[in-house]
Amino acid sequence: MTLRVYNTLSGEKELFEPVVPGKVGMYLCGPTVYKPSHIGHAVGPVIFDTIKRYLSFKGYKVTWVVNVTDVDDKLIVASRETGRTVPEIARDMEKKYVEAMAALGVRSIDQMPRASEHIREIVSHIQQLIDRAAAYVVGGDVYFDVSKDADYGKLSNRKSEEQFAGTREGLVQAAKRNSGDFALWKGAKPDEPPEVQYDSPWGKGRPGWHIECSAMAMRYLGQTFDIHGGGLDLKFPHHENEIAQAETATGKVFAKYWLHNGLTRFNTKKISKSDPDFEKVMESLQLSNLLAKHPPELLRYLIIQSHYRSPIDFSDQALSACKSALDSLYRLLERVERATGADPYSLKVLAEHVRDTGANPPAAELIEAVVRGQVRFLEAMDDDFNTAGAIGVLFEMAGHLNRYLDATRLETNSNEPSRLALQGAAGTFLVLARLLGLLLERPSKRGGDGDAESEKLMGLFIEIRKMARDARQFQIADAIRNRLSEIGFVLEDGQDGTRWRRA
RNA sequence: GGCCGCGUGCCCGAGUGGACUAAGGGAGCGGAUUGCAAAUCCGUGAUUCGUCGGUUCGAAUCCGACCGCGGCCUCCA
Repeated sequence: MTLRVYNTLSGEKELFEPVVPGKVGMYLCGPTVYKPSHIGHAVGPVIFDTIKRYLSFKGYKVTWVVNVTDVDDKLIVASRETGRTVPEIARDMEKKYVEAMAALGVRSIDQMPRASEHIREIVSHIQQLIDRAAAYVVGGDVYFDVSKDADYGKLSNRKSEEQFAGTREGLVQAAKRNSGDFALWKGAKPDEPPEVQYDSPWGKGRPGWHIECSAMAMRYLGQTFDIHGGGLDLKFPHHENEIAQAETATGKVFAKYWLHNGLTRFNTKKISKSDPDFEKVMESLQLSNLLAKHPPELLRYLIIQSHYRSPIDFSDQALSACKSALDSLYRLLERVERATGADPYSLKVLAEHVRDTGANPPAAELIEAVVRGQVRFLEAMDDDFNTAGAIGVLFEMAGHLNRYLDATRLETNSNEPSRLALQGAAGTFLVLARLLGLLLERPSKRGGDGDAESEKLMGLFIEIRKMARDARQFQIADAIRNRLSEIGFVLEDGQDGTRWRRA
């Protein structure tokens, strides 16, 4: 099976062949740490984490770098507004970002270099461009000369000069040779805090927006690496300029594959800083707020349940639909645990291990279905990381497992060959789910950790209700169940007794 | 205005020339099960993939036009 990825550079799906066989270097444009992250900031990391999991599964040794922009206009403004220093704000926001990512299951980032700690690399990168006459100094600023880059615009398909014009209000255009030229180094202004004034051959100042990424990507991944990603909105000018800087400096291909994820939308509109309702909408979409309200895995599921290049429409309805779906997978795991008498995560048996299902047609069918599903799952992932398709397969497998459990009644009867087949099928199911970063943790046992009291209390309710049921006092039994349900505890009567869970 | 992308059942969302009699999820409805529920399972739903043309033996999938939506061209993941 061969992996194909959609490359923005060519506009086509291409066969994935890393620069160095067996190894993959990938770079994702990370956050500017000046204010709390919102749900959209989680999309890239979750997708790249999933990509890294998959590439690792396929045997590649993957190095993943995510930069932290901690020197920037917006940080200076934030510092002015809050009275905190730029590094204080930056470290604080970075910490929150990292915590949010960890909660979402994104724990595989290898390096998170900060721009502020790579000024030397940035300065020498700029110097290279000046030496090659591709950049020029005006006052304390340094600009990249786009006319020196023959294939400038190749990523975003921009050719005409007018499209490069950065006609931002207040910007002095006269200083630039071409309207599309962009800043590599910004000379310090007198009113800017000293902590963002770095020494350079061109006087005190700070890096332009794009240069840190090409400098740090090459520092950690080499002059040519495999995958560069980011949101679709970064294609131009950010990524275009990264390519221009890096390739003009080295004369080599910068990144081989460019992957761009779709943007998160709210009420079918992009979450944009220029939106008048931006602040209000932001509040509800802040990652920290969302993570406080919902299981992190739910957000992750929402993100990967559609293809990474599609936009995601974020809404409460979408979240609750995801919750129902995800809950059913956890219920399945609980059934498996009951039937096998073991924590499904400790089962190291895979479907392909179960060769002999004996004269046991349901078991043979289950194993066959799961093995076939595994192939389809991997095919989907090989097709430009089609996580949506892969999740579809997962649910089909879940259906097979539930049917098998219904048919064999393994939760109440024991039968060794049947149990083995279940273990194998469930083991494979879990391995695949975890490739997507789903079902990473054992279903928190009902009430959750450290909730022994709930366990005892619910046991008591169940016991009393059983007495009522045995006496056929169903009004009492139903009252107990209804009242508990109102408080958020669901009772389920099964063949082997009554179970409870939180709604 | 230029450059991208999208339009699939009630909603979300895969599928990008023939295995599509269009995956999967959510919601609904009917049934099995249950004292009743919940959970699980079964059944049910697009003769059709924005519209109209074209290419082809064959198109949701390719081409063109049109309609609608969104993104970028200014800070943005």
